[in-house]
Amino acid sequence: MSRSIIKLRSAIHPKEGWPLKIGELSKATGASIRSLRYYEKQGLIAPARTESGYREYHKFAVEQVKTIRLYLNLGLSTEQIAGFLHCVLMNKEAFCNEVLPVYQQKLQELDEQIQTLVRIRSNLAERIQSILSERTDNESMEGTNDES
Amino acid sequence: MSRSIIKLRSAIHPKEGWPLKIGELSKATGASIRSLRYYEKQGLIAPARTESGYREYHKFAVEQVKTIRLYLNLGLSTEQIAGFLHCVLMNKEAFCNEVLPVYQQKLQELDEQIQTLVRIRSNLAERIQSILSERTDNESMEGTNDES
DNA sequence: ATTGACTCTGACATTAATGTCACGGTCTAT
DNA sequence: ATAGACCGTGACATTAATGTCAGAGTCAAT
Repeated sequence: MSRSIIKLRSAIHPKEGWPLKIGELSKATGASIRSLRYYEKQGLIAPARTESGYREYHKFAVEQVKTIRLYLNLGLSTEQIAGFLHCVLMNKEAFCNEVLPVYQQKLQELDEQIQTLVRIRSNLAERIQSILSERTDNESMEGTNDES
Repeated sequence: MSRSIIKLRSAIHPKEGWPLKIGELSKATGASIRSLRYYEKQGLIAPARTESGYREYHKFAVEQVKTIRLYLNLGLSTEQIAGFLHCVLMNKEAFCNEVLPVYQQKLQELDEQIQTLVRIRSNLAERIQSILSERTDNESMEGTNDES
């Protein structure tokens, strides 16, 4: 019973308890440990630390990380996410005025990228067609030489 | 008249003459000097060298570089281009069997990329609509409070 | 106390074409 | 021969999130 303080912490968070260590949060969210540390460096999450330096994540951090990943999957940068994450974690997204401009800018970027890719795709498809038709021309010419 | 050999070369290529130096080829093709050197390192072009080490580009190099840039603009990598450039410079594209597989693979990649972007775009547009409609809901609710 | 699982930080790598800089050699007109 | 424009090579930077490794510290169970 010499480590009473530690026992007390264990008693409060019986098993698989809170706060989470980084590996536990990683499993809970699907984000790699490396990514969690990166999000922290980008200012997206700020875990507490134990005396020995281990990160301590509170319960809310799971939702927080999932939210971050949702926005990353929309193609937003960590910098953009940092601009409104604080707000959207506390309110409905629609009440955060910083969100809509970012969304609309991203939408425009996406439209431009799509347009570019579609244009390239057209060029490429046209060239493929051109090659295929030139080849069939040749095959049919060969066919006329040997008509049996 | 001590530099007779040099005078001779000048006589053969009177002014702005061949072979081109790298800066001249750059202007003739629109590719930066940096890029021309890069294409060389990637094995796409192999200029001769003067005794002093300057690159010498023959007339054909202009077409060659323009061809390289055409393929780059289709999204192909220098490595892919290297796989068929030699052939397409000497034949019609349709006769180079290495071209079509590369084109078709690139087409598939483009389709996947476009699909991804379009999917993200849909998510984003949906979220924007959601925000806008929530806001109009609120505005109309405010409107009902003040009905004069 | 020792071992194994976990964590910490910091660093380097990834991709591909291009920009840019530094330092030094070459050419040409004066 | 000297200045100015040109060329040579080599190196570092760019972008953004993530992987991976090394070296060291922490924790828990035996």
